[in-house]
Amino acid sequence: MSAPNAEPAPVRVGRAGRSTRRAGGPTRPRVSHSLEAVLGGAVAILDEGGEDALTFRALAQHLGGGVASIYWYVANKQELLARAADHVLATLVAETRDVADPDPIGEIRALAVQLFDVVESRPWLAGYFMANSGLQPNSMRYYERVGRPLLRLDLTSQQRFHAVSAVVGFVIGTAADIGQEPPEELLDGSVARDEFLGRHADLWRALDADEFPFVHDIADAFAHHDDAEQFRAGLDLLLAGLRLQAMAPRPVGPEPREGGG
Amino acid sequence: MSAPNAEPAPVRVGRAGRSTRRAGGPTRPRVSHSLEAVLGGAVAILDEGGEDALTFRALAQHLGGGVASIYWYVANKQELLARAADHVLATLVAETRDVADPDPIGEIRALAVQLFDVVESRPWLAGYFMANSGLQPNSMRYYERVGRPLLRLDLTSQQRFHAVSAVVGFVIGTAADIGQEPPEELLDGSVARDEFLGRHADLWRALDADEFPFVHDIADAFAHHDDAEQFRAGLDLLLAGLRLQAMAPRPVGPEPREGGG
DNA sequence: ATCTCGACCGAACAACGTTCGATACATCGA
DNA sequence: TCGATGTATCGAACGTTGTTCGGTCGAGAT
Repeated sequence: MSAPNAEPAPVRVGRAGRSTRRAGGPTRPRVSHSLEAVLGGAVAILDEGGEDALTFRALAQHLGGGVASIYWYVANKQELLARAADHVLATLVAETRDVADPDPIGEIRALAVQLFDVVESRPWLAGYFMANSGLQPNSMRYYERVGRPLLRLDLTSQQRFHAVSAVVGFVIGTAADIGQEPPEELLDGSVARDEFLGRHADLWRALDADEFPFVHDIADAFAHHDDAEQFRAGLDLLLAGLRLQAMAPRPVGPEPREGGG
Repeated sequence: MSAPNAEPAPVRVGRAGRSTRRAGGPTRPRVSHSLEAVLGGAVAILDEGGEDALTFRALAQHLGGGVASIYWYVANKQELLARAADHVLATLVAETRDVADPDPIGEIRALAVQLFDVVESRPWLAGYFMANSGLQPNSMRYYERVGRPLLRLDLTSQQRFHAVSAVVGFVIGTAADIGQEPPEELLDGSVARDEFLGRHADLWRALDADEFPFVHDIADAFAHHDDAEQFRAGLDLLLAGLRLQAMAPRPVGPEPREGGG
């Protein structure tokens, strides 16, 4: 009720850094923020220390101000995260402006790989991408960007809807799975990635061979796998299926749920 | 240090309910727990009220005991969630015992749909499935279950590894996207699902037609979409791609990363 | 009866998200 | 120049959360 509405948060830029410190008081000099600064700070903290590191107190300290001030720009932590996620998506959308390919599916592939790269380097994104509030215009823009090449293919609207949802779902799911908080031993550099994977694979190989034939079969592949390559392999399966669908003749007769508006 | 190791947590069953209440004291009678009871209670609370509802105090009250007792069975909340997730996976693995199909890809499809159904009814699962600690034996069993049909196909180990990772990643990603906390108006029943989707679609249609041609194109499909159908459509694209790969001749010459042993 | 040790509990702690009332500052009309 | 106004910032507090600590209960062994 008394909290600022979801609406307001006027975007103002560049005013940060005006210090006007009071001459006599022991009180901390006032600081000026901006939505840009708040979101940028949030992203910086998320990138540095992951999801747990982002607290209002940490963000306030990062900005050099007080905790309560943040609530002027953001109604609660959920909105902070949603807006921060959309904030980094803005740069992704900007970068995808150049992407073009005579082959529509090739274009989608490029867009998906770009999204994967972003989410892989920022695992916290996965959880808040598509937090379907109205606070994420760039998420929608990306959705549009991926869907547009599909308009060039002979598909029904429903097939297009399913295709985009599948591609984005696949990217997010795989990236979330892959980008899970790596156990500290990896971050310390105390254990190399190869060794970590190798040890994990050894655990798999130690399982009963009759009960886990498949796990045994892929232990080697897992031990030497590359995340991005793994992602692209799955993506190509999905896109191969999509291409097949686009080449197949459309179903005959009136289609369910098509051409209404 | 003083917390119980990740190892111990001996599984004991059925002792709950022994009350032995002290005659004179105003103190609460002692209660006996078990790992089973703790995880079952956690799952019940998660199902009822979602991820936020699961607190140590709520769980303690549900069990009729004290807060600190839970830490005898579980080192921290992360482990509680990981074990709870694996706990429900146990029933999934049990149910998949019957699944069989002469067509390997048909079998995988059935398994994927089953997983989707579970995650859709328990959205909290998505985040903690594959929290690759060693605490989730059933997660691994499911992985094995999905991968086994692939042994019947003419693929490299790497291709099998990629395929399973793609299928599971797709299921989790789509389920997580779909099963996002529905806005309260839906839970209240105050707004029907159709109306909710319709209003959302109207927002899409209100966007600029030149800037968002694709969003306009799929607005109708979105307004009438069914989550499970949407999922299955994407899954079938992925599996079609996989079938194509299985039919294609294997690459010639020594394969990278294969058969090293 | 006593000892032992696995299992349980109450009470406390620090950290977190959030709120409240006070207050500084820029702007503007007089 | 002055005061009024509304925007933006802040310190301090509140309730809740995960987690820890020291103590205690009680079944089975001695």
